[in-house]
Amino acid sequence: MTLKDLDPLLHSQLRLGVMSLLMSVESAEFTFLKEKTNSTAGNLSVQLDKLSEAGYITIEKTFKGKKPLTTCKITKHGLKAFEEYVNTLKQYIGK
Amino acid sequence: MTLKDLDPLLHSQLRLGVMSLLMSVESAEFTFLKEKTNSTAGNLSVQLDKLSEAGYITIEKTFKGKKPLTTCKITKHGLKAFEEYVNTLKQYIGK
DNA sequence: ATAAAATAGTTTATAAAATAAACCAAAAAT
DNA sequence: ATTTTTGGTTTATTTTATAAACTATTTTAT
Repeated sequence: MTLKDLDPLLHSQLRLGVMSLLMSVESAEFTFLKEKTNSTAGNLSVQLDKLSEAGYITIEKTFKGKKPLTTCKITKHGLKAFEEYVNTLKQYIGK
Repeated sequence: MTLKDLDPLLHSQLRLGVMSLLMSVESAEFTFLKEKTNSTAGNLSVQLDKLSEAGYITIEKTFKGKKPLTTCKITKHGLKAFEEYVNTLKQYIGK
């Protein structure tokens, strides 16, 4: 039996971290994700766009008072992909 | 609490696959690893070198009859790294 | 009131990684 | 005897991740 491919979109520390965080909250702000994942704003911005492009998350840009506010949510499709990724991973790390 | 970093050497599908396979066998031949991981020889060759460089595996080059034979084994250091990687990963995938 | 610094990001450039393509030597098959 | 296959390595290309530079607004300090 040959090893199954891991979803390359999820097999990235930062994107996986973001998805992991979004799994357990209703929604999360850019700054929250930045802190929790310990990433730079630039890198996070790029990776969020990729997740959004894939339809794994939605990104909403509004304002908190007068400051820009970016809010992210996992989509149903993203949730499914995450779960499948975890399943596949079990093949690699053993249960 | 902030997410811990994943060992970048192991957070690669092919290298993780190799390590995963080496976890459960005494040793493995190049061709075996190539088949199981569904990789090209070139890519596998490069990634094996990296694992070897890091001291995660040993590579022994001999001959089977008259054909070259490359045999890989996980090291104690590699085993520890793999286990730590799996542990860290749990932070990301829950459980 | 004004300059400096902080917030909340985006865009672009650079470095690193993964993958593919080209190559090599020997052996086996036609 | 030449073509194909096996078992790889090396080099080139593409992709990805990361860092650096930039923008716009806002807050703080002078």
